[in-house]
Amino acid sequence: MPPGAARQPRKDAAANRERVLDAATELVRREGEKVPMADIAGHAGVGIGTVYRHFATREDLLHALVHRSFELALANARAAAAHSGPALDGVRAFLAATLRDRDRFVLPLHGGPVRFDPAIRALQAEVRVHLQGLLDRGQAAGDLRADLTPEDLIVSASLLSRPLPAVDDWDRRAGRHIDLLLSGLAARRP
Amino acid sequence: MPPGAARQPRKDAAANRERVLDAATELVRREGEKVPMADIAGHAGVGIGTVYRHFATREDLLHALVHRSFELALANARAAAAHSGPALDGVRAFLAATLRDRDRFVLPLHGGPVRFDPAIRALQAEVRVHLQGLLDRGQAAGDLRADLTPEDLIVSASLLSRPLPAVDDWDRRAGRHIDLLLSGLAARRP
DNA sequence: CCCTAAACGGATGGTATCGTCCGGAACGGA
DNA sequence: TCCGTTCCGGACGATACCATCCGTTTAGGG
Repeated sequence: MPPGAARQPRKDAAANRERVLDAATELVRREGEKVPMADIAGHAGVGIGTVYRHFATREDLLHALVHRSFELALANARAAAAHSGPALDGVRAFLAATLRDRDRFVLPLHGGPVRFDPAIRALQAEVRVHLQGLLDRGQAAGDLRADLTPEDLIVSASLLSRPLPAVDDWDRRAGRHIDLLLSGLAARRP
Repeated sequence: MPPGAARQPRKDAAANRERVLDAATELVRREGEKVPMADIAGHAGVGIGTVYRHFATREDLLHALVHRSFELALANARAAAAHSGPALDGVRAFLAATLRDRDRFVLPLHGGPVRFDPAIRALQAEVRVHLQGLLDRGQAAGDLRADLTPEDLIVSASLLSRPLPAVDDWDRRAGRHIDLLLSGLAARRP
């Protein structure tokens, strides 16, 4: 074997890693980021030792969840920027995609070291680039407000990814929020 | 004394109760709803026994925080409905007030028994009534989209009350979100 | 099929948090 | 001021959670 070659993980190891990530995503979203590691292990159908082998600390696990979320956001931003129709439709697609994938997003709930991680910041930056491209196109065509920034879209999308537990039927409510945001609350004057 | 008359709490007791509520509001928002009771006691400058005397369980304490939040929301909804200018300004005032008071809002983060409490649901209903009045006025005058509901405003306001830790300068970002929501993302066609 | 490296999983000691209990301090009416 | 009642605060036993460690199981190359 060539020295320094990355060793392939065994098949069961890779599968268990994914199970843990999926279980953690669900439980962290439902119970908060302090959910007991044993609960995550149980929900994933693995022993607690397996969780700690793949993620040495709780912070490592949370970091992996957030990283995964930004990868998903990046894919959505790419797709939206590649949208062929009017840029406004691309914006709508980006927000709708975030809403659709909301169960797979884990944002750091309470500012911590995770948000400053370089790998995650790099992903954020890449998302920003794609959204900027979309906005440029729409603004050049006169379809979008001239003062829109990628951050505006990131804020709106992030808000939609985090359902309000006090509100029923988040899909419908949030979908409506997208419409309102695109059109504005004011009546359309004829 | 007439039987059944409510006994006045002693002055120090009332003050400590408020201290605990204030400390809990800050820590629950910053650290999450599983923040140790001892931390809350310490931050409030009282002993842990005092916390448990005023709030027998963690759930009682969380309930009190949410109740307080809805009282505040109700005051803001009343003020917005009493706004004299165009209804759109009343809507803006309601959203801005929620943003201004965001540090005093504690919404149940992860659906639990609190959200089903009758007292809180009653407050929610009262908020809804005031917002409906505001919307009726604006819709009759043709200032507001005809399909707006109080829930739309409650969702928007609730979202604004919960800063995204990954975003800096929430005041500015959220204020911008209010503007975008009122005006829409599309360019104004002349 | 066999063997070895890799991965599994839960028992375990140690730490943190919970919620109660009671001796002492403080309020406020007389 | 004096006294009864109310309230305070932290020590304490019980419980929950953490994170490691090691005997057992399994994957997959030869």
